[in-house]
Amino acid sequence: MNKKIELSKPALNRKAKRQTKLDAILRHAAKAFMENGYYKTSLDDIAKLHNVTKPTLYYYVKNKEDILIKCEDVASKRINGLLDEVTATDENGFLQLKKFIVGYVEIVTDDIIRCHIRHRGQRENSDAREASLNMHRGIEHRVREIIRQGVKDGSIKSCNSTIIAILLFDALNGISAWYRNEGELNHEDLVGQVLLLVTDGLRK
Amino acid sequence: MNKKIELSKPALNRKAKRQTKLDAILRHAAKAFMENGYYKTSLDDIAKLHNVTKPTLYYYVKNKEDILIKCEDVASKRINGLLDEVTATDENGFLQLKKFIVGYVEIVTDDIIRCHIRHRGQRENSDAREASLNMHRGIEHRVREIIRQGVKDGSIKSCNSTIIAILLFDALNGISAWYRNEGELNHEDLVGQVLLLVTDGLRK
DNA sequence: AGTTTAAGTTACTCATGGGTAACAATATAG
DNA sequence: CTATATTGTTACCCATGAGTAACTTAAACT
Repeated sequence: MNKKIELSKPALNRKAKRQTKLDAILRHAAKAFMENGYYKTSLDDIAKLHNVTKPTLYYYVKNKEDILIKCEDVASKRINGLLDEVTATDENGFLQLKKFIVGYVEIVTDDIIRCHIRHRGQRENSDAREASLNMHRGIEHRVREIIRQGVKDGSIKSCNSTIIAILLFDALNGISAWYRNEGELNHEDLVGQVLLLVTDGLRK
Repeated sequence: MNKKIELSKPALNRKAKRQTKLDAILRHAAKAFMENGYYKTSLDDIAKLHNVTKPTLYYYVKNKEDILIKCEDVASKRINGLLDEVTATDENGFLQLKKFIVGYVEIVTDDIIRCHIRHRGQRENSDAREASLNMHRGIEHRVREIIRQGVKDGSIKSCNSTIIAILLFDALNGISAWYRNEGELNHEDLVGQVLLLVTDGLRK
């Protein structure tokens, strides 16, 4: 028994270490992609950020595009996780949508998510492109459903939920392109203005 | 006199023809860039679309990036032209903003404009990048001013005009990525939903 | 007419960068 | 303490694609 523990410990450590390194590579890559764009960032650049050489990357990642796919995976899980949280409550549609917006603005400052938002739709492999599209449609569909439910329960104005969901995502995703957490504009003000626009509109 | 006219006519024809061809190249390039992205579109591809060979393009365009710059030029003129129109009236800020939104959604379906929106910020040359940023700031500033004026004259809710202008552009520019004029969703419905969201918000 | 300018072609150069093969070092297992 | 899987390296290959040089054809002006 004692032996078993001693034997399994390093093995777990190994897997964990590997995962940690993969995560770090993803973070480094995502940051570089956001700063310079996918095509202007070479695998050598990414390797350098990680203090390894290019071939080492291929031990963690299938190829360059695979980095984007793995980022998408992370993004998909976080966004769907948020949607799980939001839709778990029995609040009305409007309040659920509001919660989603607040959570999404939080999520959208993460480099991996930003990278995914910016580079989704750039998949070269057609299967990967299809998968990416599907996962995106899935998320959009869930938000659309929240809106639809809100219209039904009377908390949201009657509207074309499809278009509204897309417009909402356009605005929120746009944030990922310019917003920096470190900057002078704080998070609460940003969320406040987004909610002002989305819930009550601009007309006085 | 008769002679003079005969002499100047072909010269004008030449310049006009040249301009026409440049426009066509820009359109072809912009369309290809939108379909496949800037880096996945080679100059050979663009040349082929125009039934010429690659070196011929260099007769009309300085280099690949110059295509983006020329697209930006077209875009800048059209958007600023719209803003000129909109701000020429003495209507209140809200109505001016509404007019701008309607006009912008119209503009945003043009391939050259779409290309510019998608690829702005990808300039490799640092001077070009700076110029691009400045022109974009200029436009954003003008919209911000409209909003500010609206707040002043009481037609728009009190808000952070900087953030709101950015969010508005995020949503509108997002449209350029997915909206096709030919599709089942007609222009009026789209504009209607945008205005619903922006002017009155979703909360019932 | 003949000369010049515009417009276009073929055939290259050359840097970049994704991806791989073969080899080296290090940690884990027995 | 050796055998083996895990990580990593150096040194390459090779496709792609931007940009250019030198040459040809077509149009336009005097």
